[in-house]
Amino acid sequence: MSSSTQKPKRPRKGSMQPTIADVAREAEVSAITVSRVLNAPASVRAKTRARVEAAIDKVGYVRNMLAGSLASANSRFIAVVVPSLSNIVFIEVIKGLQSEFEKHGYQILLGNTDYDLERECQLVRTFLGWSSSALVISGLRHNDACQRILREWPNPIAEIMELGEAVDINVGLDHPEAGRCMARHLLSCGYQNIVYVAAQMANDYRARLRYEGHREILEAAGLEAPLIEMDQLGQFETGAKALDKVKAILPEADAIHFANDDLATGAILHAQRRGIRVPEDIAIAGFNGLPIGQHISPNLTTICSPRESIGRLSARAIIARLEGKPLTASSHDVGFELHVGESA
Amino acid sequence: MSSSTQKPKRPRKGSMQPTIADVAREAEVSAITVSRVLNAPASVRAKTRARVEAAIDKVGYVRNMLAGSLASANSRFIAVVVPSLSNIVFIEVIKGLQSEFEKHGYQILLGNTDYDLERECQLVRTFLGWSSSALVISGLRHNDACQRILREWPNPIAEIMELGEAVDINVGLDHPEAGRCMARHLLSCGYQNIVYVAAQMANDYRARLRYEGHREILEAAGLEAPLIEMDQLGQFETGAKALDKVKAILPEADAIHFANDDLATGAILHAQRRGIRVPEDIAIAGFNGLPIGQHISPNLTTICSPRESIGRLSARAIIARLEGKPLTASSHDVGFELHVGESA
DNA sequence: TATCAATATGGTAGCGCTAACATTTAGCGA
DNA sequence: TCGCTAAATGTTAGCGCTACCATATTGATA
Repeated sequence: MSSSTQKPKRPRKGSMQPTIADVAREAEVSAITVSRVLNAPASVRAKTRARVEAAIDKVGYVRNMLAGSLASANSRFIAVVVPSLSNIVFIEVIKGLQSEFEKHGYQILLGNTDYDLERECQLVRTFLGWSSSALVISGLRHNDACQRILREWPNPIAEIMELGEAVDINVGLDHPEAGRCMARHLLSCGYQNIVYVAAQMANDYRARLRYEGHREILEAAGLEAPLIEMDQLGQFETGAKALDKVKAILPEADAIHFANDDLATGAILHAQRRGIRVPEDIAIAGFNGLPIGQHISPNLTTICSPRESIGRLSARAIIARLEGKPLTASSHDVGFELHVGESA
Repeated sequence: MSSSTQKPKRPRKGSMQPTIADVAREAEVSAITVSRVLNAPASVRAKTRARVEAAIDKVGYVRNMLAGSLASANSRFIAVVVPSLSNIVFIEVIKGLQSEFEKHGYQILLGNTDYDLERECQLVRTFLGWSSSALVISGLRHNDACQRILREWPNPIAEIMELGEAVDINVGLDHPEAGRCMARHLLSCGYQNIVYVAAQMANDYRARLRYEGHREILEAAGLEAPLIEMDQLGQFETGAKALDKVKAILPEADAIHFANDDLATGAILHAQRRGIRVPEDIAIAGFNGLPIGQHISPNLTTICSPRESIGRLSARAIIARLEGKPLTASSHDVGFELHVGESA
């Protein structure tokens, strides 16, 4: 409603929002002082700061994050790349990340690869284009192009879910060991014909890592380690089908080690309907420790993975790095816990 | 590796990535032409475009989205504000949004209010600061400050989940009608003492809307409509507790209308353990149509809400608007479907 | 009062890109 | 060939903010 007789040669749209300059004029300070009130309040005298804050309210200033990020080459964006949003495991990891990053004023950029490494690479590129401050990515396996980008990128990177040789920070659990742990438990219960059942292992290669641990133990005990892979998604329905399949093609099986709780839960509920007794006729074990597994009868023997912790720990490690804290361990084993239920 | 004898008076860090100018030099065109190759390839002659694309590859250019967004005052960010990430319903809505927006090159900014309207308002502010292209927000109830911001904001806004008086686009379902629908069904089955059980209705006010529809029908039939509110989260455990509570304080109840499937499933599984027959001793109904409800015995009578559709439709409406398509209806009733299972 | 360091504030240029306008080139009929 | 229009490309000046350096102010000390 003012400043008119100027002759702006090349007028542009802009966002039509009040800017830092409007605030500065109102508070009778310079723009940079306003900027400092926003970014480093301690460096401005209390009286000045109060004046600026009043001006901010008065003009209804909304900070333009894009401009700030561009100028400082730092966006406070955290790129998060997961393979699926359909899997509760990743959702819980995201929740953990979210709750930590949010406290520190970082904004998550969420990307979903649908288990496609090409898409993963492309997402990483895009996120670098947003000048992300850090990257959280699922797994240690990426395609070459992606691996190269990761290695050259200077900011913190957390590769999560599994342990191994990471580019930078690594937070996860030891999947082969989890597989071994459950296999040992099943053996200790006296089961001799244990089948491992997974769904779409090409995608969920961590399920394969667990299988490998499982097989190791069985073979050490002189047993076979049959594997059945379902090609549907790892859901209740698939678990039910898998139970039927095991009964049909491996009738001597006395235990099923499922790659996850969804499958295992589906199998137990299906067993109920079909009148198959668990664990008397067949024992069932899962992986993840989802709540539902503890509400069915018999309740599920499973391994609890600390999913939210993975998110939280990754976030903390990244934040520490971004704030220049002394570099702590870059590898975090979040562990897991065997939960012995009634089903095995 | 060139341009040195210039005297850059005020050198800055920058991102040290190749810029559009580097590409332009390599391709022997001007910067704006490179920009056009990126944003409107059709407006550049094929031969020139090829040269530019080769140059992009050669110098390893990564587009700086921040700079572009700032200059064009348009970020291709879609702000998405939900009250919780712990509720699968919102996750599925997000999936729907994601899958549509991604196709069109929009990036979602996810915000989680934890059912706090102050936080909601603050998130909306922050997201405006990112020059978001559009906003998707759960529910129609916001605090005054937020409401004001929404009304004044020029870009598309979708208020989702429920139907009613929205600022702009509205996609959702008629919760009171869903409540009525289930109440009618329960009456038609001959139940006479129907309790409605919800968890934390202060947060989940859509559960209250359904209750109101439910009560309307019962009262029209000359029946009471008792309400039990649990103060824990709406999960399996709470459903189990609720069943006990109903048995204790309303022993004459012959049916429970739960506010969601999690509660209802918890109750059915608990009934199994306690030897309470469903629906003979007590009928149970839920809301949402989650998969788990169809895998338990008896399977759950519920109302299926098209959650991913809400996301998809909202996204499509917003995209249409952003691309300047002729304005279609701004209110979309996604409907719902009564699923009659064995439990009621 | 002069001296110096520490603290607080300001001026200016530039982050990397694109809107707006200007100019050149190509295309085509008379 | 000359126009003329449409298509392709270029020039310039910001978008709104912060890094960098410079200057002013303060306060403690000699």
